Amino acid sequence: MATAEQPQNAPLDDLSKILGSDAHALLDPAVARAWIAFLTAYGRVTRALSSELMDTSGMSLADFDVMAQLARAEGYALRMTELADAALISKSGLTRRIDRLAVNGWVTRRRCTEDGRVHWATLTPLGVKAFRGAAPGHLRAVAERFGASLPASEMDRLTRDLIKIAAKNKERTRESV
Amino acid sequence: MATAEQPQNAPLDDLSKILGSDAHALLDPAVARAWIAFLTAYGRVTRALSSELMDTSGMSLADFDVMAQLARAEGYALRMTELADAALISKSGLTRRIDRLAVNGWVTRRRCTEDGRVHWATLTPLGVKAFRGAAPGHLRAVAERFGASLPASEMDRLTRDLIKIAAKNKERTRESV
DNA sequence: CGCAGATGGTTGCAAGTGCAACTATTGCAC
DNA sequence: GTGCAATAGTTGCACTTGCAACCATCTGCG
Repeated sequence: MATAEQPQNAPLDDLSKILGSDAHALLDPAVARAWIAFLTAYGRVTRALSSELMDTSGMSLADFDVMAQLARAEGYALRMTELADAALISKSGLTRRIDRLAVNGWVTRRRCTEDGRVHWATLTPLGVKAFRGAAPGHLRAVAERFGASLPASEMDRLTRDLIKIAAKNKERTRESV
Repeated sequence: MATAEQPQNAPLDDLSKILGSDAHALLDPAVARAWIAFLTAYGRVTRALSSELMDTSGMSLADFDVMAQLARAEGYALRMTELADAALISKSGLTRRIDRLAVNGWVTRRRCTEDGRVHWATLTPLGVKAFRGAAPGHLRAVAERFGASLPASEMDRLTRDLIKIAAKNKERTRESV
């Protein structure tokens, strides 16, 4: 249910044709429009940022994300699970991503001496350098593609709204059964 | 660069440690917060919706998206390229997604008689039925996970903002070189 | 101790993905 | 009509992904 464009005719009206008039009862048309706009904005912005970042730094958006999490962490290090949560990817996804980053020499994996189950992913000096190289261009691109569309006042409101949405969906996977 | 939570301490302040004070010049902290909230909200909501939809209807979010596009189209049919654009996936991705939907008997592919290059993807009666079965639960879930966080007035504003962001990133892949 | 149960990570697997190269078809210039 | 560029879709490929099953380690209870 993607695609929002200028005309922005109510997407649920179209679905009424197939779902009957219950459609509006199931999902408020205003919410449907917002949802579609949300998916569209996400898809377009991330697609653009992702290919720019890859071209300029040979780093995927997910790589940048992970490295940014490490960059802001104490000692540039985080446990695998913490990092996976922070970067919103699965544990297995992170294992393999760290493998790849390690091949580049950007990250190392160290077993924790106090708890042998724990592994710390750490940004190497080379990784710090790579991140420093990639960040300016990427941050500027975020500013241009995401930030430049709205005035500052609007941006804070957007942030608040998005945080509310995120909070509502926190950690609730498999809460029943 | 994901993860937004209640405390919401400026993510760029953390990055200043590694990037120096230029960080704020590259990306306004307010924009950085919004961006992180955006990624987080998207990740959480789609992850939750996706697994709910798969559990209840055996359909991925992307399947639903594609079928919804067909459901609202004239004659439940769309050309492959139109459909790929509408659903924000690549042409090759769509080819294979339609393959899978066709195996389920939900969609058929018909060659266009007027222009032999064109193929129409069409929802079958079975596909209509499957969509009718899946939609109520999914729309309700969107209402709950995405819609219920904000009052109606806020929702319209959010839509406008997201459309602006989407518009700014329209179709601009490879505009230079 | 010693062994269940919890916790942290990794691996096997079966998808899904986009890009670039390819095939099929059309439309237009001549 | 022939030939070439443009368009629509598909396929080869190399890579990501998440889930579930797995291994390793720790913790606590008897």
